[in-house]
Amino acid sequence: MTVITIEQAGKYDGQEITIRGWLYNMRESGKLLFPIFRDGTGIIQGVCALKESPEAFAALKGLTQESSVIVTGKIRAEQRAPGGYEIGVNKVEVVQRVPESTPFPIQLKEHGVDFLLDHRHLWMRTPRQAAILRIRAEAERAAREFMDSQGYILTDAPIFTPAACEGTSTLFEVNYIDDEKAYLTQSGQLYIEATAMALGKVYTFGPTFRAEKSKTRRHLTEFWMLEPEAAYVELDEAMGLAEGLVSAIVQCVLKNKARELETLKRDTTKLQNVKPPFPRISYEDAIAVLQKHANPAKFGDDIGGDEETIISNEFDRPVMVHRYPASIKAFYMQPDAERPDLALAFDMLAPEGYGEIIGGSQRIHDYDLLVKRLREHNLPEDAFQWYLDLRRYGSVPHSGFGMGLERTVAWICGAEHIREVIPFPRMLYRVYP
RNA sequence: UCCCCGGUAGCUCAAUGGUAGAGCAUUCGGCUGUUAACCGAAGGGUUGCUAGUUCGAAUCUAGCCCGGGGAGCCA
Repeated sequence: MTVITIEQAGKYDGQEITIRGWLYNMRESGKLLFPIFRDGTGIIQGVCALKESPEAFAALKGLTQESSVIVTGKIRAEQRAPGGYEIGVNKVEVVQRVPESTPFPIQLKEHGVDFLLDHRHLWMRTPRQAAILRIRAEAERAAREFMDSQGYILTDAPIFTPAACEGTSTLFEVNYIDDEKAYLTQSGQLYIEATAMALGKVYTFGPTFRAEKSKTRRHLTEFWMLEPEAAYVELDEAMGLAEGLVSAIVQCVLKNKARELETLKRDTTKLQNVKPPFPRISYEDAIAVLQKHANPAKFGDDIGGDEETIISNEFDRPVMVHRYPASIKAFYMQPDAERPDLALAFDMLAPEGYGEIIGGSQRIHDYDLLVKRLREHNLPEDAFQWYLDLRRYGSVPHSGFGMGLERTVAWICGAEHIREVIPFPRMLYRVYP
């Protein structure tokens, strides 16, 4: 018997096949049953009549939600079935029956956030959550494919780090061997600056950790970040890479995950536009835009969530804001030669209010300036000796950025909260399950 | 750390000072084209915790606990 996945059902019209999955729901109508099966690739309606398949009917009758089943039957096009195809069930093997005493907790009705997060391991079985996770996988695949195609070499950065990249207040501290302290990485950037000097163009893609006491729809304490770094690349070129990367991800998801976007009821017309070039505006122009909208922002202010939305609403695709005041940016950012009070930094703001998905900059390559900045920020020079070595031995201008995977995927999916787009979200006050 | 909102049946919610209720889920019965199917019946409650006001508290007050949204900060 041919075993197929539900997403392939349309290719087997008229044929007898087997599906291995779970009972998602069942509608009963006397001597006729309409079980809905899911197998992780989609859902399909079954039909089972007592008169035609008494054994299969008996096996299905009263079967509980999420019981695991192997079903065999003929696929047929059917207007009345959700998805356009249904399976005429004539054989059912119940692999495990969910006991009536402990019914599956996730219903087809609405649930509260707390309940869903406590049951994340089961919540992810629903069509919407499964679609999101499949889109996330496609985004990761497309991102790697794009970086590889541009000649970037994947160099994985460490998770344990000896010191902070940007201050210690938001670090997770862990006991290393023999009571030594270590920290979970906030960013692989400093390390890939080293690998960039070794290999030219590199990137890292992995989990990062921030103990920020942030409770918003845009924050996780553990999230994935793709960070490219390239020698001899300056700010404008880094921005070009960023728009290419985001465009490639969006276009791949549109092309390869159309069914999942449909499941999410995502309005894809706004994603179609996401192609280079993206608009680029300076920080000072961004402040002017805000003031035009009667926002009290002035030079020197950081751009908050509401401000990001005002700016991104001016455009039909992501916008890049560049050359921020150096005073509000990180110690390692290269000052603009013509305006030393500005840092050669940029952020990419996603449309539709999703905010910052990329932050990047050109890095300081001058040894003396970097030492000066370390001291100004009261950072421990000893811990940064290896980093300063990169400026002692053949230092060159170089740039990079970090793209937050969950924020990017949340935007593409139109998700309300980034906790939906990672299999097991880690948030302030929540590490279960 | 700060501001705002919430906590009642397994789940989602109603009851605003006077007998704790509905839908879904579960159990039992009915139904041959259902679309979160529908119809009938049953079981299911220490109203987050503690104290106070009151003849009487899910409801008012205080403290605490838990959760959600946001600010700051960031991707």
